[in-house]
Amino acid sequence: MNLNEALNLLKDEGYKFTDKRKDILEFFAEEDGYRTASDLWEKLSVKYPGISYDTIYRNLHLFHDLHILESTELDGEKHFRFSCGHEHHHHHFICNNCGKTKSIETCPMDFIQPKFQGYMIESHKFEVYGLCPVCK
Amino acid sequence: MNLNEALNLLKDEGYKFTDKRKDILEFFAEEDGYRTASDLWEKLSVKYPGISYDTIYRNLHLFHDLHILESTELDGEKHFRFSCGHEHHHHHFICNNCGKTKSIETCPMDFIQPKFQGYMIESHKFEVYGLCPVCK
DNA sequence: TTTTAAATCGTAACCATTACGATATCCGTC
DNA sequence: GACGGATATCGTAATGGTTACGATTTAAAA
Repeated sequence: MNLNEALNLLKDEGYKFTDKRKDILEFFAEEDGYRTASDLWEKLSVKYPGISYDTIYRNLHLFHDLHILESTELDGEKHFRFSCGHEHHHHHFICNNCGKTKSIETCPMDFIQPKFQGYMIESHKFEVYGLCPVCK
Repeated sequence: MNLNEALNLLKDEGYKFTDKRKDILEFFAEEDGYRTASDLWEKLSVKYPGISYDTIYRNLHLFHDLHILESTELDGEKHFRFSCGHEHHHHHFICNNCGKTKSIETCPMDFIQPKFQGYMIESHKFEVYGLCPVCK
């Protein structure tokens, strides 16, 4: 997913195009890592003083529903990043300092499937945390 | 970890023995799966009407610090279970319905280590979610 | 039994998130 | 370009999980 794909998707789905939506998507396109609602609020507040948290969350959810953003929960706070949706299934290393990610192509489900006869597997989560080379 | 080990650990570390602490540990010993603070509050409220959430959380944190309980975050809410601490490192399948778990002995870190030269790996999370045979 | 540090209560505060009526804005249509 | 209606945003209050704290009670050592 990139900025243009996201903007086109918004348009195709019939959602209105607003400056704030463009800026939100640009934020995630530039940041390239997991960011929180308040990270986004701080960024947008410079250009739009007093922007409502309703706007922040409504759009985060919209973009998430459209698979423009993906999310994960870290320390009790939701974090969002541009979706890697069109690539094949993979997981992430996430830097505890800067939030940037590195893809992990190996999926552990490939190794444990046979052990779950009788169970219904619905989802899984595999994430590795630490410091990236820049932050180390 | 079992109930007696936990009670002894509490004593050895110099913490006071109270009925509520005993009942909290018994709750987790019986439940054998991930439970929330409010699950515990509901259970204890029967015997101790008006029990404070301060007591609930203070003891959950104490037991977590003593490695009597382990925790994970599901849907933005912390869940606790009796620790599997004395067994070797492993992960969990967690039933989305009843919270009970099944050990997964395979650790994905065994497969991906070489790919992280230059990174500092601090922790990882691998959990599988779904329905256990009973709930399916 | 006395003492005292620790545990609990009752309640308020905190933080991330959600909700909602009033207002403003986008955008298809005339 | 103006109009009209659906959608987006604002301002703010409410919610849910968690944390905090002074006052009171209790476990257990002396």
